[in-house]
Amino acid sequence: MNESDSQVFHPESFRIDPSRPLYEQYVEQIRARIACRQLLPGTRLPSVRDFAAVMRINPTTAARTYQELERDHLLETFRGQGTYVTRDTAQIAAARKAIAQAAVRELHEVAESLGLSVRGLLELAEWEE
Amino acid sequence: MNESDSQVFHPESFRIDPSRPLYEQYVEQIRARIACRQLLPGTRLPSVRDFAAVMRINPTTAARTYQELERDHLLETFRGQGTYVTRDTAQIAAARKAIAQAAVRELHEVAESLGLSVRGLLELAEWEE
Amino acid sequence: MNESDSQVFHPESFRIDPSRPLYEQYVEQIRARIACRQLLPGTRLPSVRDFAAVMRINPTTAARTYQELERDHLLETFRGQGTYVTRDTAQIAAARKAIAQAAVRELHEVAESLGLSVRGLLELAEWEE
Amino acid sequence: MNESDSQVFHPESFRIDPSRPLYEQYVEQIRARIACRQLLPGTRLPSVRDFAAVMRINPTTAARTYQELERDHLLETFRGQGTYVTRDTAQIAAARKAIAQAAVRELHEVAESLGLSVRGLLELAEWEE
DNA sequence: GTGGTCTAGACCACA
DNA sequence: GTGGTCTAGACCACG
Repeated sequence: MNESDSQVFHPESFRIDPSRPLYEQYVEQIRARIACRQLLPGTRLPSVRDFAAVMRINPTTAARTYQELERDHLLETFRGQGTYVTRDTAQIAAARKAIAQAAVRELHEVAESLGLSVRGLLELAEWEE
Repeated sequence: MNESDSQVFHPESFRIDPSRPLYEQYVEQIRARIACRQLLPGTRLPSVRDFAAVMRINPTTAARTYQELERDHLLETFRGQGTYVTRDTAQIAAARKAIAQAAVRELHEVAESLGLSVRGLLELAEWEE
Repeated sequence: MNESDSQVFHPESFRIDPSRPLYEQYVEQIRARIACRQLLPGTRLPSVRDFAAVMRINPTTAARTYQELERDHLLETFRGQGTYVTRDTAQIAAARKAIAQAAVRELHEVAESLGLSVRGLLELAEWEE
Repeated sequence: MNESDSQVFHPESFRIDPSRPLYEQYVEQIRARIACRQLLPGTRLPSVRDFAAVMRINPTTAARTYQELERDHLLETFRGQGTYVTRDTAQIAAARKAIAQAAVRELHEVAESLGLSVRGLLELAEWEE
């Protein structure tokens, strides 16, 4: 683990709810960092073992996290060389949009279940930007 | 189970994902029906046993569903008589607002994780009412 | 049911929590009224049937209420004549004291479970007369 | 179950009334132990299965006990790892105060029902610290 | 009849 | 290993 790696992930920078699956939360938060360009294409991630050590989680949990993100084509692993954020910016843009759409679809479903429009829901929640 | 009861809940009207906790989904959907006034204050719900039979779930699971909603003060239980939608409309209004706020807070967190405002997120998702 | 009877019990004057046994709550509240001299010795109570009708409860619930209070010697029933508050003021005084002692014992047990004295408990609760 | 776990809970140290809900009594008594600092923040509780075995109750009942306390934010559950006393001491202090206030409120209501002040009730019960 | 609780035992996802 | 959920079926108190 070199210095630049250790700068990539700090344990305090992840907000973890112990009652939800850990791997799920790490996936979500790493995905968001890639989508918001906080983690740039080509960035090298810490090894699974280092990630687990830094986060103080089980290595299998760390491995599962990376696997999920690979399946999403947001991470690329080159055997023996390490894991990197994909250089395929189209994939990243697609992920970004998918996250947004999933969030909005969810909001829309909640609104519908209350018999409201999305705008109506925002008003009821007294939301203001 | 009388006719009016059987009109309250149709098994087809619940959308259940078998991979998520059943009681949780029934709670959410009954809560939404109360919050959107589809289930009016004072309405009698089917008995735990009837609900279980209609939904083809275990009575224990049905009971747990009702208990969760009673804890939320959306249902009232009259010993030996049955379970009813609360007549306390303030509780219902509070639940309605809480559902909306939870949804909006969730949206806001996703937006934040992408480095966007809520408005920006809606735009990215190409949402239009 | 004559006029003076109907003045004895008003449904609104009882605070009932539907999730607790009804008979238990009526027993407690009638016992307290006798103990605090709101219901005087010799007062005639409504018949079981009238009590049930006024309170809109099941007659068996009303009967059980009266039975419990008879067992405590706070009510006396003369068959065919009705039910009366006992004229034995010693019984009433004893009940009064028993209620107080039970309440204080309960408080003491809670205090003990928190590792506090009763005085300490009152302070923690920020109680002031 | 290691030795330190088995020291946490002894079956004889719980006073259980079989005529009341078991889970309720375990909840009350564990809550009190947390509130009085007998169970310290971060302490690991026995596993649900061990707790059930030691107390000779069904694992379901044991699980329900832990879940109630988790809902109260007095326990935290780490998936696949176990259940721990919350490290959030504010929650513990709040629970401690809530227990005290509930007890005092109860006392106050009894006093009121007898037409007495709390001080008057304590005198009637001949309570002395 | 109602809901509430408990037991027994199974299966699952997670770490 | 952990806790979470579900099923099946029993018993109880209450109204």
